[in-house]
Amino acid sequence: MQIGEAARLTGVSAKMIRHYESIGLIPSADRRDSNYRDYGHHDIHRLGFIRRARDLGFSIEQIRDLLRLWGDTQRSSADVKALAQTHISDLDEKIRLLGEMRTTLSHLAEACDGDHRPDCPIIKGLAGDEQHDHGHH
Amino acid sequence: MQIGEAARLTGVSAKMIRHYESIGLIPSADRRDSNYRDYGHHDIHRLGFIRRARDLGFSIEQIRDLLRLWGDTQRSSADVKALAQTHISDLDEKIRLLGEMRTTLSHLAEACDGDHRPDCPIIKGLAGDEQHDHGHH
DNA sequence: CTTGACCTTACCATGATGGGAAGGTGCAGA
DNA sequence: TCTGCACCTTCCCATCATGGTAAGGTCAAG
Repeated sequence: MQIGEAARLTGVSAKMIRHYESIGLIPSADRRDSNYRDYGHHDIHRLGFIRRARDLGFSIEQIRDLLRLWGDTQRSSADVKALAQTHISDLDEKIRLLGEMRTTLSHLAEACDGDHRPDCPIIKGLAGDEQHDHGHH
Repeated sequence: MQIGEAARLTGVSAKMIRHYESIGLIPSADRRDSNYRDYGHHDIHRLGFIRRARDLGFSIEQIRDLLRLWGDTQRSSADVKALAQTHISDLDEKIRLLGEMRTTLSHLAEACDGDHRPDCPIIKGLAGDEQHDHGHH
């Protein structure tokens, strides 16, 4: 089948299929006389694997490792699990950082009246104004 | 002061200070006879604002808007709050997506023994294997 | 033979940041 | 004065995953 159908079947754009080929994530596709790339069910399977890994947030290099592990009948499941757990930790860290941002920002937003007046704790917070209402000095 | 000290004081790298100038996020810095950029406390304040906004995950274009709102004494706090809440929603969506990835991946990882044997539900999940143990067919 | 849908390669863009090269400036010490 | 070192300048390239567009080739249906 042509690249467009492969893209439709796998959810990986034709653009990205070509890209993955260019970086060696997938082998060079067979070519028809027309020079059009030609894909079979084996390629579709591989592309589906890649898309699912990508949807789980794995990087291209991690996906490269996963593909190698997929094709290695010798490897232990511990090897795969280790890679997965590294990625879970990465996800946790990203979630933590975004959550910190959200917490800080929502505290500022809660303190902001959000009315027609210009006074705004959000802007003050960003400007680095200390606004302890200590009546200090 | 020179760009290096401005970088040290604000936590924005010299590289990024020049970049922010080139995209018009900050005005062109004054120059000394040596052609070195020269920064004062006003610049430092602005860069600090930018760094704090960046630390909260605002995009450059959002920071551009925030800086405009900062300098606009006419604007209502509602304008600022609206921008902040848009960003909070963006953060929530990112957190949600990462959380979904984490959940899916951790379910696969839990099902994986992680021992010396090659059988691995993580790889099977990525490969798109349906593994209902229904004895179906 | 034309039209339209598909394919090809090649180049450029994103966003935020860093790296490095090649060269100028400025100050302190021998 | 010369030297060394720390700092600065501009310019170009890289990241990561993805998309856009241009200029052109292929192929089947009408």
